[in-house]
Amino acid sequence: MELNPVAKKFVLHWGEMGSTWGVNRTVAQIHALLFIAGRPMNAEEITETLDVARSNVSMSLKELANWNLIRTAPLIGDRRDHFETSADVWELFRTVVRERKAREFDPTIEVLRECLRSGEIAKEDAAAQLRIKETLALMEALSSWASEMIRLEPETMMKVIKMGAKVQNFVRTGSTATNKT
Amino acid sequence: MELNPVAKKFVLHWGEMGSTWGVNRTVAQIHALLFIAGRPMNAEEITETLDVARSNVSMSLKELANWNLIRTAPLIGDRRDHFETSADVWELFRTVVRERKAREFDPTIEVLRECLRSGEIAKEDAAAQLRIKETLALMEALSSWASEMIRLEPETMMKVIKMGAKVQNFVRTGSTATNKT
DNA sequence: TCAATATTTCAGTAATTACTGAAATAAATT
DNA sequence: AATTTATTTCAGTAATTACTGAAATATTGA
Repeated sequence: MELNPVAKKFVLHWGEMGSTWGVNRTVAQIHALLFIAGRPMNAEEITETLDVARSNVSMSLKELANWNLIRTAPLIGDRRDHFETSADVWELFRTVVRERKAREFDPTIEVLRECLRSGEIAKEDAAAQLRIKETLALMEALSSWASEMIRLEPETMMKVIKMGAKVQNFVRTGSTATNKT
Repeated sequence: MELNPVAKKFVLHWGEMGSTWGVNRTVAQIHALLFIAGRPMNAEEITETLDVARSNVSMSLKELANWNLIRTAPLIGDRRDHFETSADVWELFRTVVRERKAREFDPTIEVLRECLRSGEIAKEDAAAQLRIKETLALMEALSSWASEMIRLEPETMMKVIKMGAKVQNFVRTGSTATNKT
């Protein structure tokens, strides 16, 4: 597949960002390619378009499958596997949030709970224990919040986001004072 | 500084998570250490506690400074630099969001704008252009939203988070139907 | 069941990133 | 100004991660 200049720019940039997003270049490039192509592609075609080793594509597709970012799309009259990603950027966003939460939050929440369960720290350093407690509380709150938010319909979620900090007008502050901006 | 078992567990775990969070082990460990210690520490002390090279600590402290996660705290009667991080987990959270937005979002928003500005893709693939447009719209919305949210007082932000998906009850849906779940 | 085609695995290599130790620089104290 | 103490820089090395190419495995169709 011959990429036009803009598609090429998009794919290459996505690939470079991959490392800051926690996936390698090829993985990010393939995802960008499938997104921009907007149709199922087979591994061979991906290999040629991105000019990387066939085996690299195979491994990267597996990684994208682990992220739930691609699915196979069998084509009639073609026995090769074809891969596609969602064209819906909201669905992709939800998936990434779900997966990053699982990788970046959940394991830490588990460990923080263990830290507090043991209670060993209690006598030695109450202040440190309190900070761990607060860290856990924040992470748990963000975690459940994220889980709830990604269940919303895209339209609703967009409205919530667009509303931004104004939502604070609807929370009970417990005081009569309004919050600073 | 001798770490108690829980503190050690906390620091080591933070270090391991570092790679999934986009910083290396030493950087993450130092930050965890300063957080759990709850007091300014000098580089020598950090070096001994974590058992890494002094130069590594120097570089890692610089990296933490780039992230705005530490500040120097001069102590009277001690001319060595001392470093501390905020004990307020909300402030830390805000900082991380701000910095990750700058690293993981802003550069991409810029490139997507360029992709659309050029207009080259328009004739060739209108559907692809639309997907880029939607990606940009989503990223811009999330970006401004994050900027607004991190300006809230911790108390307010916690309330907004605790409220979770219920906020959708306050957005104008444009239809009379209520959203699922 | 045998060829042709498609896909995966994995050992070896390349590239990148993290870390060390020594030397250079800087700052304070005598 | 010389010495001691503190800090940074950076070349070299170690460790990790990404990628390739070849071989092995699987799948389909003749």
